[in-house]
Amino acid sequence: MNMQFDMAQNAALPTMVRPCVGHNCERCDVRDRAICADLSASDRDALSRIGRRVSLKAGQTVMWEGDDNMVVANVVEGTLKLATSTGDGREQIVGVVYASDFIGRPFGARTPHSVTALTDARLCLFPRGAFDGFARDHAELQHRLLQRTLDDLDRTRAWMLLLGRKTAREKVATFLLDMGRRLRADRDGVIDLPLSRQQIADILGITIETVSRQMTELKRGGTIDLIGRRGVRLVDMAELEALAEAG
Amino acid sequence: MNMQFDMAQNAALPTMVRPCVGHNCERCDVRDRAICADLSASDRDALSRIGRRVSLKAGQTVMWEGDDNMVVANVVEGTLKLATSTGDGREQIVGVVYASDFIGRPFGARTPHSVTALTDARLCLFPRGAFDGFARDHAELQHRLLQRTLDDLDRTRAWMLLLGRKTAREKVATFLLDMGRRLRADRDGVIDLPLSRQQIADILGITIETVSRQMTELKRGGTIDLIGRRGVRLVDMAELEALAEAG
DNA sequence: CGCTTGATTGATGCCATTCAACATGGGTGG
DNA sequence: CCACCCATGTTGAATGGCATCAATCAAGCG
Repeated sequence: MNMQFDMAQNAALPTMVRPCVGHNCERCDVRDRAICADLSASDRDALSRIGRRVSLKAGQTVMWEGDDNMVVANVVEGTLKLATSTGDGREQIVGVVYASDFIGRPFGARTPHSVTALTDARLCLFPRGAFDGFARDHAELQHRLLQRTLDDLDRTRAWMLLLGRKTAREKVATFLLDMGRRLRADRDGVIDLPLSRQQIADILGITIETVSRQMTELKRGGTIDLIGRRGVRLVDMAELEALAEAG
Repeated sequence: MNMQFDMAQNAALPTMVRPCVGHNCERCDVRDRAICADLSASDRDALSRIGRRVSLKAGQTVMWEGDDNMVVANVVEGTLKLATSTGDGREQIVGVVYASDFIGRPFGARTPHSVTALTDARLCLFPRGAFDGFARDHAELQHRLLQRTLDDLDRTRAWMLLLGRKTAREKVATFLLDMGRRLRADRDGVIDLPLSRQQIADILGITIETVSRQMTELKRGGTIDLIGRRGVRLVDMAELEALAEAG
């Protein structure tokens, strides 16, 4: 087993991240979908003043497993992974977050997983204490946070079925279907995967070689088509759905 | 793969459960730990009037995966499992809940997993709509629910590491350690497992035979001792902890 | 062009599943 | 109380899926 691809930049946050200038909530891309969506304009401004905007390079880690839990954040742009690992270094990705998602652990002392940028990303970062205080005074925010956490829990539990019971074939098919739903194909029906083979392997709990083998077998069977490193065309969706349930 | 041990009683809830009589929140065992703990006496009474107390026999299923989400509940007594399954019948346990835990999906349309009693159990059951309405008006309740859901999410994500990356040996060792923490041993240091081999296998995502084999090997190595079907003595905790991390 | 990085393919071995037989032990009725 | 039974657990042998190790291929890039 192995982890890879992100052991690179791991300096402390405040010095690494680049604060963005001239932020304005009114023009924020995720304004309608993030947890702050239901706040009044004045409350949103107050929250905004608590936090700050930061940029991340792909590969940078923002929070560490087991660290004191100092910050929480909204994802404004980009994709990040949440991961835990065993003492001897095996890593398991426990979640992937996208623009408008919320990361970090409010009302808790420790961060139970690391957070690493898969692509370049922008965050709206809040110190934990200040955020917790603000949240306690704003029921709408807590309600939104609760909804989001409940959804996360549902998704995470659904993923456990995949990790615990599905075969490598089923895992890869499920992953491809998920990507097909989440990402838009171009006019040729080709999807550009935002993840490397290694990252896919980590998410599915298998090795990079197995991912590769399953992909080429799906191609051989005419179920999918592979275009370069990151391109996939889902040719036979029905077949793919069948394989996702019972390989 | 297989599921078993609970395909028995599966009639609809209202007719199966036995309402308990003479309930009184003041004398409730889980009053201080359940989500209602922070409510005022009058608010708790109001919530209590929304719900009703029911008893369950071991093996009974209260909620069904994919069903319309009609009820939520507090666990007053007993142990229950949450499970999802693939189209072809393979089941994965996605959570185990104990007294004072909350079950069901507030603010959502569908129940994403089934809920089945592992032991005889008592619940404090609320209709979904009424509970949601009450929760919206009581920020303390929502805060408590948020805390609990965040904790659940952390625990679930930690479990993903086990399912995705750990070997059978590590899984069984981790399970035994968990039980050692959760349950009290008698004066001989013997723990009485509340789960059958089949249930353990389902939780760990392995087969019953593998559980059995790993257990006997741990016994052969002197790490644990097996007493009858359900009894275990954790002899060498340090060794067990080492095996849990890297088999 | 060599060098690097990511992906594919092949060979081999191990671990967990599968299928099957056997043991145990709690419960029931004679 | 014993014989019997059925559910549960254990053990054995064979299969197969996935990991591991390692070589090869394909793209970028200085």
